[in-house]
Amino acid sequence: MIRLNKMTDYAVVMLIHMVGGDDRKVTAARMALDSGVPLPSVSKLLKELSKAGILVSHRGASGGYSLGRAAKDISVAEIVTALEGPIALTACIDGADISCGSRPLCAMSGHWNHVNRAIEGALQSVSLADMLPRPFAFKPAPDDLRSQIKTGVQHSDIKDETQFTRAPS
Amino acid sequence: MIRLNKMTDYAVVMLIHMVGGDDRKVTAARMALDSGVPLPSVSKLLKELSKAGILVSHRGASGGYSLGRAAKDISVAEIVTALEGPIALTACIDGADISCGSRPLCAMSGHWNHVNRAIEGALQSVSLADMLPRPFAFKPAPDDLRSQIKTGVQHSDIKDETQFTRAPS
DNA sequence: TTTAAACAGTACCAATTTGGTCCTGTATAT
DNA sequence: ATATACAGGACCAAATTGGTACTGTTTAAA
Repeated sequence: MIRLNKMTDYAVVMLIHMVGGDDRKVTAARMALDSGVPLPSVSKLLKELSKAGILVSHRGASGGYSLGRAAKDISVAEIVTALEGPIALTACIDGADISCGSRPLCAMSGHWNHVNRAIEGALQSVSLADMLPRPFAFKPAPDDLRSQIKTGVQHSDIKDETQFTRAPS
Repeated sequence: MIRLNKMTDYAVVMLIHMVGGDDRKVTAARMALDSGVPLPSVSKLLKELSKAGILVSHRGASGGYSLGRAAKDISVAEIVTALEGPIALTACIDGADISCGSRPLCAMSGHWNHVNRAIEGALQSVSLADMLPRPFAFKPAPDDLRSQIKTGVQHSDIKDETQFTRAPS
């Protein structure tokens, strides 16, 4: 199982929650309640996503975060890159900052690149919009929208049953 | 950085070492010396790879492992699957054995599948043969071959400089 | 028919990584 | 002014991973 971090899972779930309103603004606290993701992680993720330009942050009272652009213009590759760094499977990569210590053995430098590029292409070909549930039931006005989303999840619940499980490797 | 396990890195390095002779047989100990991978990990990996049918094991004295088939018929996808389980990024997958606990939120079930299939395709399109260093300098008779490969690496060395480094995420 | 080489399997430990917590600082709408 | 909400960083605990150790089984070869 090639694993994405749970954080990346979270991020996609959260981003999906933000799609719908055009300049829908959501606070970290609100997002934690809506998505069931623990607040500290939500904060951390929203920060990172806005630093990457995927989200726009609004500071101060009645601030929050909103999507930086249309969902169809946000690729999964971009989300992954923002949270996990460049998409690559090993360090034997052109331009990797740490060169492979096992030079004479690790002679396939450049070959993982082929794999990496293929994977990056795969991730780039899927946009956030492509990942929306269809039929997309979350479309109505922002306020109706909110009421349709599960709320009131306690952080303590997350560990037991609300977490996003992952198949064992 | 989407990370493959170090184990998978190792496996590819090791498999590359096995290409060349047609029914070249290598013991775990020999492989550890040749590849610089710690012996216990080598053993573990060779076992797994043979269980997956990628290698064939020969028990008893003068036993060892050899490639189960031609390098061009071994895909990276297969290697990864053998060592890390099915290629998938989250558990929200058709047929995943653990269903996603966050049903109403994790409504994009089936969408990661698109990503996953794309990635699997990418990995499937690259064979072990594609990853051989080119020019492939390891071609001569098995014995010459052996002498070209770094030997005598101590396990204690591995940690310091011979390990396969990986770019930080 | 021994014997030693080499794989098979399993339990276990240590170190890294990851997910999550906490706290202090800064901007800003009201 | 002030409460709200983001920014950033230090830090801790749990899960994963990589590596160790040991016992058992198979088999070529002396």
